[in-house]
Amino acid sequence: MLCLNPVPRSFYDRDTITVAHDLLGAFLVHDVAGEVRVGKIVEVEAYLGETDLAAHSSKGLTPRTRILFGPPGFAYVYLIYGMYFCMNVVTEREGSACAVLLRALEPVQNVSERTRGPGLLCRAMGIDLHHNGQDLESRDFFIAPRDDYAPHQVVARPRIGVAYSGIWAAKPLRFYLKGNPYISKK
DNA sequence: GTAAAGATCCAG
DNA sequence: TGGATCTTTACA
Repeated sequence: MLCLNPVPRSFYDRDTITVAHDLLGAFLVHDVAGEVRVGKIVEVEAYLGETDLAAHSSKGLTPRTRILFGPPGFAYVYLIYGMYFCMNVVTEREGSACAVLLRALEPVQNVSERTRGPGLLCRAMGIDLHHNGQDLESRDFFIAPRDDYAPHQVVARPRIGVAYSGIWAAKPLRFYLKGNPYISKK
């Protein structure tokens, strides 16, 4: 039986790239009407605030991005392409508008659908717009720390789907667990 | 108001 | 390679 407790808010209140690394191997936990769904985070992308032209927060503070500009440890969820949701966790101090996008999970418990890609991840975990702005310090929706005794290798690559963002498109801000079969793309 | 593009995914 | 599907943002 897994012992699953939320990481403290101070976990998110750190450099975004550091948080992205530490999220790999951690567990996303969502209690859906008593069914506790658990997935291991195997792929993420870092978005570095207003200066990052690939980040939504580069548009400034809007109704949509207000969660990004808020305090760390909250979920930023949005609808993409009219049919899929993407989930981020807000990092660093309030106002920095940094976040980490969760791109892929390895199913651990009560996860039957595919989790390979940010849209599928949200569908499989039962995450939608009403999770936007939700505090990850809650009992039914949170991230639990990874097993420090399960070492792994991290690969850094350019982010997916951000070719429009100039020099930011090439930066190696996508991280995944080397060799994991649930990575969304090579 | 209107239009265009988007941190996706799948079929053909 | 294009279709599904719709919100957000830019601009007139």
